[in-house]
Amino acid sequence: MTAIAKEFFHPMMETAKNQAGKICFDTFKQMALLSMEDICREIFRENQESIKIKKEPVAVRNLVNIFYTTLTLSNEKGFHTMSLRDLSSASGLSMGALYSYFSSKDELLEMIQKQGRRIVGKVLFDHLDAGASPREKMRTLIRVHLYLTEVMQPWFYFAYMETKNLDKTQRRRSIESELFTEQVFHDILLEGQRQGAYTAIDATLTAGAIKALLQDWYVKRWKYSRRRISVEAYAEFMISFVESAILAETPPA
Amino acid sequence: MTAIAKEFFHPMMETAKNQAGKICFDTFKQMALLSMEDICREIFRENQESIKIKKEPVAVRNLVNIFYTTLTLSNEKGFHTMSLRDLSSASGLSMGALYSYFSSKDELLEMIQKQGRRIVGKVLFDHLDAGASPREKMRTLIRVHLYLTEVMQPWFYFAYMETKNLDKTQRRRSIESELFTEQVFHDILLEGQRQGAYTAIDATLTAGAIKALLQDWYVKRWKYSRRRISVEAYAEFMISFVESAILAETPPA
DNA sequence: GTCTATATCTGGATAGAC
DNA sequence: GTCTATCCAGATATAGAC
Repeated sequence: MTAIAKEFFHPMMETAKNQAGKICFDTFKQMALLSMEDICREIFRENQESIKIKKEPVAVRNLVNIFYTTLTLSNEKGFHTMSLRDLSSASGLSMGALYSYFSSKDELLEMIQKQGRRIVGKVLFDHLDAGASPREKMRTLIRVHLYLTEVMQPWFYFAYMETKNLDKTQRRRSIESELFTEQVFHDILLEGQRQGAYTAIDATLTAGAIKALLQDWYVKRWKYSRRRISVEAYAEFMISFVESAILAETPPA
Repeated sequence: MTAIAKEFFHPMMETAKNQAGKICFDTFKQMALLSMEDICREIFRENQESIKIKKEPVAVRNLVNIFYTTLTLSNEKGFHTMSLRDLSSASGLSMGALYSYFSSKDELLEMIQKQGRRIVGKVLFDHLDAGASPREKMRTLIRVHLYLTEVMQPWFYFAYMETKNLDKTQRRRSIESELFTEQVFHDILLEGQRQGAYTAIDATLTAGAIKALLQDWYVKRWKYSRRRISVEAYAEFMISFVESAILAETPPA
């Protein structure tokens, strides 16, 4: 597992397109940098009643430490295998201190999962451009999704691998969130078919395939790192791979 | 998680093609049925020195029970979360009895992983037809891989999700095994390109994409079950999806 | 707010009766 | 071959000093 970048996207950012309307990774990254600190400040404010520490600067600093360390240790060996003693010694915080930030190990898990889902929802939503053509929408969404999962890779990997450890309610949310993303692609495919830009290929199966290819990027990150494939190279490959399957032979006027 | 079929493929089977050279799921399944009992008999004979029980019929019966229960419980909640007490009460065997079949929880994990890898290797190898065209090879391999993972879904899902819990050596084996499958597809792609059947698309990325689509079938089995998509329908979709990206416009004479 | 010390529990593993 | 009883390491969680 690679070291975890402490900076992440700002969920409220504007879209970052160049002249050709194509989002580039660096621009995307720079335009809307959201430090892990900002994410943790949000988490703090939301959970202020359950968190015992009241001073924001202190709390935020420690939350950054806690989440950062949790993601690192868990993505190495699994959340369940990581004991709170591990977390304590790796973070430098005592057991007692940890318990001022969450009331149980399960709550810690939930906090991370919840925040992850929220950011995805926001970022994807912010980049939906109702006016664009289906083909543009599809390309943008693939890029945005890949870039987002690239910068927040540890979060996504964690969410993916630890779904099983959630309780029923949280688990359902996680599944809903997954199906929602797929639905967005599904709808774009249908719209493209209505307009004659796409062939009559099965939209459900195709949306599933797109999702699978997107997930491969963050689930098998080690493989792509080892092969020195950049996220932008993968994005371009994915777009051409998908489009060759769905683009109509003769594009409409 | 669906109930686990107790019957699996025989790894030494002949290929099961119809007139058109196309492997159909039912034929594949019937031709070479390997009951879970047979797999467990193999495991028993291989581990006879470490297994304390000496009577084959007893041992095999209990091993079936143990593996079946382990896969069911683990795929629900994770191997680590499943305590041996859970396994004991769900299987009806006492703690002491369990420990006559393996010497530690980790050994149980290894036994399952190892057997899984062996069967895959055998089945894929048996279906490699050196004489066939790249296009035929690709189609056959996609179908065989999907059919195999369909019948042994719990095994594959388990292997996929529990890789993190393996020790270094076993983990490396698991990764090697994954990369090997990808390599097979990679080589077929290169061969097809040399013969002019395939376009000059990036073979490494394409092989990775094929692997991702194959894995989606058994990792997201719940999704496809819910949508009532058969393995054959998925196979045909996948083949056409992949081929549209790699087939040369004008196939060679 | 943070630490140390400790209570309490859980789960892997084993010994020895049957 | 299987079971019960038990041991003990290690984990979560808390209490109370500082």
